[in-house]
Amino acid sequence: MAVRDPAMTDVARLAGVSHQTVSRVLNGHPNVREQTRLRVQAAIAELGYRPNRAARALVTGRSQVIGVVAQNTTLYGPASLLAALEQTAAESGFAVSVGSVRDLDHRSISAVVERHLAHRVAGIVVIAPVESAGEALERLPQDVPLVTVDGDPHRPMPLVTVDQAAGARAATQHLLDAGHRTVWHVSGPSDWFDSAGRIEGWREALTSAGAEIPPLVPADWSAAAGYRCGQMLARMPDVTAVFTANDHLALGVLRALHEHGRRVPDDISVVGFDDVPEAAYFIPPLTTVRPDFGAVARASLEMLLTQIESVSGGALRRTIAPTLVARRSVAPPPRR
Amino acid sequence: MAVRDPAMTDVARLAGVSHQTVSRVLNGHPNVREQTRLRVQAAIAELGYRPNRAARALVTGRSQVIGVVAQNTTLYGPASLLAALEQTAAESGFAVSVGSVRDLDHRSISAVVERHLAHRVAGIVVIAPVESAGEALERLPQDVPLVTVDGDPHRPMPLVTVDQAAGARAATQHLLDAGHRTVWHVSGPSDWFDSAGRIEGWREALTSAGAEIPPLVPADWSAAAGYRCGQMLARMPDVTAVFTANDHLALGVLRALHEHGRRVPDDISVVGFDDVPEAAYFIPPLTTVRPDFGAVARASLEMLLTQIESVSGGALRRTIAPTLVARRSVAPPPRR
DNA sequence: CTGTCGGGTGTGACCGTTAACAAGGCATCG
DNA sequence: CGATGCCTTGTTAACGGTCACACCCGACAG
Repeated sequence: MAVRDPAMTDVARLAGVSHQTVSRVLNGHPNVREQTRLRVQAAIAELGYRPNRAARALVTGRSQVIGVVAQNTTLYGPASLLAALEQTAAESGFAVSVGSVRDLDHRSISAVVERHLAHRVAGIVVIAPVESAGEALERLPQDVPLVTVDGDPHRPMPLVTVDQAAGARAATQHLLDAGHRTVWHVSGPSDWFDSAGRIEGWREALTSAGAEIPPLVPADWSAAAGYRCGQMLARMPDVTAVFTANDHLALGVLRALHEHGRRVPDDISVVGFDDVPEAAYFIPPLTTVRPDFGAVARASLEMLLTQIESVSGGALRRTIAPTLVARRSVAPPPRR
Repeated sequence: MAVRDPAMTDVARLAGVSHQTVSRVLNGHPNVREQTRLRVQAAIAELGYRPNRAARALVTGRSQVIGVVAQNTTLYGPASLLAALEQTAAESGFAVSVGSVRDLDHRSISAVVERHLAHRVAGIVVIAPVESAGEALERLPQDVPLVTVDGDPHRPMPLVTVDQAAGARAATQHLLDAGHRTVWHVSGPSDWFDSAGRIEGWREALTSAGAEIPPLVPADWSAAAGYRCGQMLARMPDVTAVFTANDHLALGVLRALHEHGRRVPDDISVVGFDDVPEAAYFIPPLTTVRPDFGAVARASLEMLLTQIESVSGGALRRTIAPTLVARRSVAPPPRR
């Protein structure tokens, strides 16, 4: 019952040519007579022929698929990146195969990479924001095109990254400009490069302004953690400005401050990072830093494609600058 | 320079057996002597051999890949679903290839499906929450295993869906139980089945309680729309309870109410849908309805796998019941 | 002792495509 | 007018697996 779907030879027979000619038409080869091309295309349409990518992949050695390694694609950042990556890849005729990984340790990562390699993917994008990922990548086979996103800046791998430090500097500076004497920072998990970069930028801005550097408030990426830290900060009367490592942390902080009767921005100013779509509707609307995920995706794919096309795999690097989005959660500090 | 990576025959030669025996070892075939198996495994390890899935896909006619068709995987719901799907698929040895689609119209959908078909995916999961998607799917080739998620309940296709109506009923009933005379509903986009189901459940709960049915407040899924609707609702003194079609709408509503000085839950109660991780940190913490995305993913994959294994593709259906998560955004209505 | 059975292994064809090469036709050129 | 070349097309051999089948060999029954 289940008839084998048509192959090139079927098309060839119907069009009265050889299968090779069909292949040529399909791949846009120049030297095919217009008339033949039309006959072949008609036959393709009539049979509903669909080229078998698996066969193509077998003979060429690479499939038109890009493998992505990511962790927790539920978070806004990774999810946006993934979506943008998929869009961009599709435009270049590539499919995207995701491999999520629970932990970003060596074993999990190489397992997923192995899976991608078994599929003979054309290239791999690793969204690997933590230390342990970097180690895993160094031991990988060298012959597959690979780009890391938000990875370790100190490793010699092709890397596309959001300029976390610049974003953090902008956020911190924005608060200082508003008149705050210093800025507290609620940071992301310590093993993420994103966190490290944001901490660095925050420190830099403070240092170059000659401001005192308050102790770091460590957290993870969750609103829950933000809430806990917020409760602490709310009790400290000299805190007037807080920069959180992402918007969800900010949300938690906002609520804790609210519960303690400390008004934002009148008593305390808050700045986040990520510009999640809802940030404009927090209470109050959150001033934050927006990374351009589309640009990151485009840069990654571009780097990957040049690696795929030419064998010369130089250690490139691209940095995408984020922009500050000013909203209503920042104001001058209260008068003493 | 770039040496061809090892194939089965290389392993066979090293182990002193035939390529067929290697194949048997790889596929866990029973009739292989223990000693031979070990020799083969040693050879595999020594060469760093990695089976070529493309070749396998070619000869078997199907690759161990599941294609997903989705729109806007940036939204929390789809993103969670996608992640869960990927996890579950990986456990069964399947990879997941995403095909995002900007619009869920016929052309876009079939383009993506075509792409998946060209890769000879083992099955397709369509996250197709809107009307136009359903039409597109009916004209698709019948011979590929396919499951729709949150699709049209009236179409005879294998479908896994969150019981939107039940969730909405629970939310509405929860508000009525608190003492509200009626409940307003801010709905999602009209062409989404999710919206329709939630509207239906809301109406049902109201009807069976003998409550008056206020006019529907139509919106989309964004906090921005919620804010606009909230501004309107805030001006209507007789509104005491609002059920929004998702949490982001609720966030927008919350802020609008806050700005108009209407306290939640003292003056107005609000219930959302989705239970995004941040919902517990809204001001106030949001009572909402939590769909179990993991369960949806598991059910979808299960259905898909049974279709893949046996050709008998009956029109199955699975419905996942969501649960109400009570938090602090609901209280009895203010005394007159 | 011979026939049968089944565990263990090898042989060859085949899946659908691309790459390399060959070959025919026709025009251009010396 | 034959050599040369390009344009167009066909032929054949890979690619790296799986499948169907054949084969060998020892155990065991008749």
